Amino acid sequence: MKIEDVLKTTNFKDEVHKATLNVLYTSYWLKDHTSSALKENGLTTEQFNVLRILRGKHPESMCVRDIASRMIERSSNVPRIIDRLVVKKLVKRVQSKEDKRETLINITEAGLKQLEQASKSLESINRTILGLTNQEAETLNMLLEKLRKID
Amino acid sequence: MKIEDVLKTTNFKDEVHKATLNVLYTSYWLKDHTSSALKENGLTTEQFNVLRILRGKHPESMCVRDIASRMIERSSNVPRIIDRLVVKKLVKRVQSKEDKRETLINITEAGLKQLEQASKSLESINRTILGLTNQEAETLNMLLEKLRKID
DNA sequence: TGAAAATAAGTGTACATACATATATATTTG
DNA sequence: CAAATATATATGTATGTACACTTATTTTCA
Repeated sequence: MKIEDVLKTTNFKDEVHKATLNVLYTSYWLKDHTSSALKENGLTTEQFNVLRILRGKHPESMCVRDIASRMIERSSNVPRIIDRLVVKKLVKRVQSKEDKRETLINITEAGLKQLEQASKSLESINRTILGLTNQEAETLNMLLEKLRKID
Repeated sequence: MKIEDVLKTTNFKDEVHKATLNVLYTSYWLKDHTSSALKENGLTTEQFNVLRILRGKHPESMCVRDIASRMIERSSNVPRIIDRLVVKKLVKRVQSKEDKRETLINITEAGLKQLEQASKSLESINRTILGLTNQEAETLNMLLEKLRKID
């Protein structure tokens, strides 16, 4: 569906303006489908992201700042997302001995298991909803990085 | 900046997976810069979006459902965004006479004025931060719409 | 070395989203 | 026409974001 039809307007300043709205809508669209798939696994997209980041270092632990620096949304409030993962026993949180200001977070076995299932749901839905070839995706990546002139 | 550097990882399943993360990050990046510009004008991005939609019909009013159907994030809670705009006297809310279930929203003169200033801030920042030509933006629009295979 | 600055994490509050539910009104239909 | 259904909006609650501030700890350097 064209963005004109999604937003019910043709009132764009130019193609660049249209592209910015298209990026915002596509992001919303992705999150919407993603969260539907993850909900079946009892996770929100942000909880999933934190678990995915932790798996990348497992069995090592990560401090909150390290997790935050790998989040897509940089100002995510990682301590509060971790709060909810701790309640569900998907991660463990302990004070660091080397630097007592830090808390070290570890994904648990239960966390790994739930993440595994969630990842499968996600891959499955992505195969269904995404319509790009790898080569088109390459061009898209290049254009998005060009869009972000200053970073 | 490449998405690999932003997320401090090269652990992508394929280019399509990388592209989805790139879309999510670019959307965050756009919102981040946009909200900085709008903050100077005392508006949030969603409040700005609602005002922009209302200006499109001004001097006609719009009902809540019509506004919602033009929002980028479809499940935005429009009544509550309107609450805040009413408090700031940027919009007026009256019950419809034809259909008493509807509330009709009108942008006020103050709203138009504030929107005008905010739009200028936004155009200015966009000229600074966006690095695409119109032709590149056209390709980007095409690829984003191809990414969204089912809509 | 001891005071000042920097750093890591957590907390309080306003705004927004996601979703279920409530309320009022309008439309449909038996 | 009255009851059932549909529609438009609003509200309650959990989650998340943005940002300012607090607390605990570590590092810096006069």
